[in-house]
Amino acid sequence: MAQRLLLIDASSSIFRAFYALPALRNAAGVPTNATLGFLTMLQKVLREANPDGVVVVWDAPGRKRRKELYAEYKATRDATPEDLRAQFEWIRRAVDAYGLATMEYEGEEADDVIATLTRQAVEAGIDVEIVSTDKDLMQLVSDRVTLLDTMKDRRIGPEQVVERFGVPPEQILDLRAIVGDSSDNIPGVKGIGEKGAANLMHEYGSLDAILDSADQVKAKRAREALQTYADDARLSRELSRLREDLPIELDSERARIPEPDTAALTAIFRELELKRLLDGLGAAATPAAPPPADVETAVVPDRAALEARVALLASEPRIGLAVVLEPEEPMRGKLVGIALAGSGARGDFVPLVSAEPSLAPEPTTALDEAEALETLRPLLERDGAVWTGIGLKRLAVALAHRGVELRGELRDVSVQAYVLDPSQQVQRLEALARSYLGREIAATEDVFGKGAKRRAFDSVDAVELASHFGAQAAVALDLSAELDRGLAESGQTALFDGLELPLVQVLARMELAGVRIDEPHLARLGSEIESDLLRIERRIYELAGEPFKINSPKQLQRILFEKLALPPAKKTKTGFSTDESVLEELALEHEIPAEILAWRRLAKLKSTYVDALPTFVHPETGRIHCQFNQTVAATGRLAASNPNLQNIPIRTPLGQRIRAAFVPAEGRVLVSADYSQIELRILAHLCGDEALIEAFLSGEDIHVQTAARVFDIEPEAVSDEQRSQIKAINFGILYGSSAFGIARTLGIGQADAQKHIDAYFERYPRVRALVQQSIENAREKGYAETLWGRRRYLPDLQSRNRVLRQAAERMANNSVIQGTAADLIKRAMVEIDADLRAPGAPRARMILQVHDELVFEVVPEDARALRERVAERMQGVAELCVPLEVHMGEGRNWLEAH
DNA sequence: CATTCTTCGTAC
DNA sequence: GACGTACGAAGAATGC
Repeated sequence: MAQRLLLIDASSSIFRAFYALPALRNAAGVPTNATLGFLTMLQKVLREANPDGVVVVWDAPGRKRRKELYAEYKATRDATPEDLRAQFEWIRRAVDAYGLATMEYEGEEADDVIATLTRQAVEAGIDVEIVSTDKDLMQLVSDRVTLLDTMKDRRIGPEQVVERFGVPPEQILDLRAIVGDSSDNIPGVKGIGEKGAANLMHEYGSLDAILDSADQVKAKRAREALQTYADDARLSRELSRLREDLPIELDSERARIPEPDTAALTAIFRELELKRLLDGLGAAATPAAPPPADVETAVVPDRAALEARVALLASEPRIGLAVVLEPEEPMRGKLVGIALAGSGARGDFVPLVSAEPSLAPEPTTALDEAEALETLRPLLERDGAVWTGIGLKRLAVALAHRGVELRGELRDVSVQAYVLDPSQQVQRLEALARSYLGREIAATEDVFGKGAKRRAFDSVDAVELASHFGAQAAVALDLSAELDRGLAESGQTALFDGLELPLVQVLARMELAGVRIDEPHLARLGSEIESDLLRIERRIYELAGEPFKINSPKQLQRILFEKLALPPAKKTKTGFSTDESVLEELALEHEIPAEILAWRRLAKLKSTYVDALPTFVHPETGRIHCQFNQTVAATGRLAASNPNLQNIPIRTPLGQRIRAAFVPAEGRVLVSADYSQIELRILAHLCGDEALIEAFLSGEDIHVQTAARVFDIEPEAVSDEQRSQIKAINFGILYGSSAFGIARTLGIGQADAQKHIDAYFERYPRVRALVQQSIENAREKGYAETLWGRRRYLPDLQSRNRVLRQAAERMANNSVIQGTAADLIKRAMVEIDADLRAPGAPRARMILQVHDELVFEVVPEDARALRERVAERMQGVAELCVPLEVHMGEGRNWLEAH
């Protein structure tokens, strides 16, 4: 196995650290940001890259060779800031205290030393990693030499060079001769940039060839530029060329990683007050042993081995799975690999995409995806299989997208844990393993990083993936068994096995199906809104007397409350609010608030929907595949994301035009089915109030009916105002509103609101009783509970803090009703899905769920059959003491169908 | 420069 | 302090 040498370009790294960090100083005023940044990077790279040797390379003080070639070299550079210069000495001292080998060479820059050492190392069969962002160093990249961008945590190999510059490393020098470098003041060929230079390199292969045939270049501007600046190009090449022949010697013995002089480092860190580095010393002195690997993991090396595993696993009653997708979106991600675990604390990882050969001690090659999936197919599609793992829906969708069905039970540990306690963090396996098994396992985030620093899974070696995800699959197996016991203990087996478990498959199929949008329609809408926005914007600037960011609450506050001196109505944490209600109020005094409201509404719809939706269209299917999350909403509802298709506008005319952009596939129609007033019906059922039940049985508008009773008039006599007042109370009860809240939504006085509420409860006494009883019930048990036994724990019901307690009381009420509604529609979804898969079923797909609504895509001839079946199922999921009414629509878009 | 927080607004 | 459940865009603040 080849040894690896790490070469650190000290200046480049120090400069970057200096500009990346804020200006830190110790108490004595010594600047420390570059020191902290550089040393942190150094520790990290030593820890993670784990090389066999390291050399820190410095620019030599009298570096002048390039200056002699070209007097203007680096002439445009600003002088090094004083705060930075002050830190170089400290950094050198620290590097020495670490005991690291350093090198520099009189008259030359660090680049040339690095180039020379690299050549020598490669000749000795040693792999090299260079920590630097200097583009000139890209010419050194090869199979054995990579650059490491520690800020972005990216490794640059030959492939990445081609990605970035369009040419392989061997051609970088010539390319840069043409492009030049403004920061080093290397001229290049003026008028030709990266794109143009890459094209020329492709066509001619080298700078000399390009210059030789400069007069044949087709593009006129490039041809003339080349003819004019041929000498500049040759000069630039010499300036960018790295010397590989300096009379220095790589001393591998000296480069070996030494023991740091902890005492010296402590002194330096104390002096500079670098607390984190100081703390780190203790840990570094006694390197933390890796967590005990209680799971044996392995990479499945070839198809034969995979076949053997498949044969063994076929007899397992339950199999643990872990999927590795890059990126993680189920429909978009590359399938990097799948981990499988049967009994016996063992996880096997099937690599399907091979990583860049880099850190891997022994680079492994991936299996052919199609072949491996065919080998796995009999296992994956086995009837009656029981799978477990975390995020199994993602795997099911990714496999289905590749033509493989993950058949059987998807006993996802997140979903199990969610049923046990939906307020808990259930998306992280390590959290679940800790709370339910008392076992510590590595967090994916800790192993691979997160955000911009995350290592892409497809760049990680299979051995490392195996050890992490193999363990995940194996741990999930134990965890699911434990969670099964928990579910049985809490009497929730029926809720899980009968509802949430089959729902995973249903949601997977919906995600796979996706929904089509009319992109040209949205594009037209977009330009229409754009011109309206510009018009309103001009008007706003005119009224404000200056342009400003309308979207910025801070700037808007300044305009409204300072410049225009309008009266602020309410405060937020950071200043005065500019929300809708405030602007409505201010609109009475000034013209600008109404314009801002209009602008905001348009801008919101444009950015969130019109502009965003097309970016989600899948390149292969041409449809939008959102994700339905089963484990985030505390009440039991589903939640949609990427994009959220559960908050598509519908109220305003413009919103409706957005909704109309949702269309069926060619030759199909959309059918929408929604429960009418489901939550109020559940309320009526739960409290058993005769009058309310009666109102629903009449089949008339529920708000009119209740208003008639509250105001003691005939339904025909109920005014629009009365209806909306009672409607607000109806909803207020579901949400636990007080008189204050209802007064605010209705824009009436609090006393008036209270009168209406009193009258309402007078007429519907059992509604009031239910509110009290739900709270009482939840307080006794510790959780609110739905009709199906779904729980939500509400410890704050015991709180001595009134605000917290009352909030928990509102949650107790709302969760019972909202959660029961969620139970109902989920049950309907499971049944309808089964119906649609049966032979002879209507040719239809369920594609969306929006809390009380289901949307289907169906061939027109089967629409009627579908509507009948769906209505029957939705109505029949529960026998409440009020009928469950379903409103059904059909159309060429979602607006028409709804 | 990247991540997190805040404010606002869309749905049911 | 006051109306429940979500997701997400954009700007501001913060942190490495």
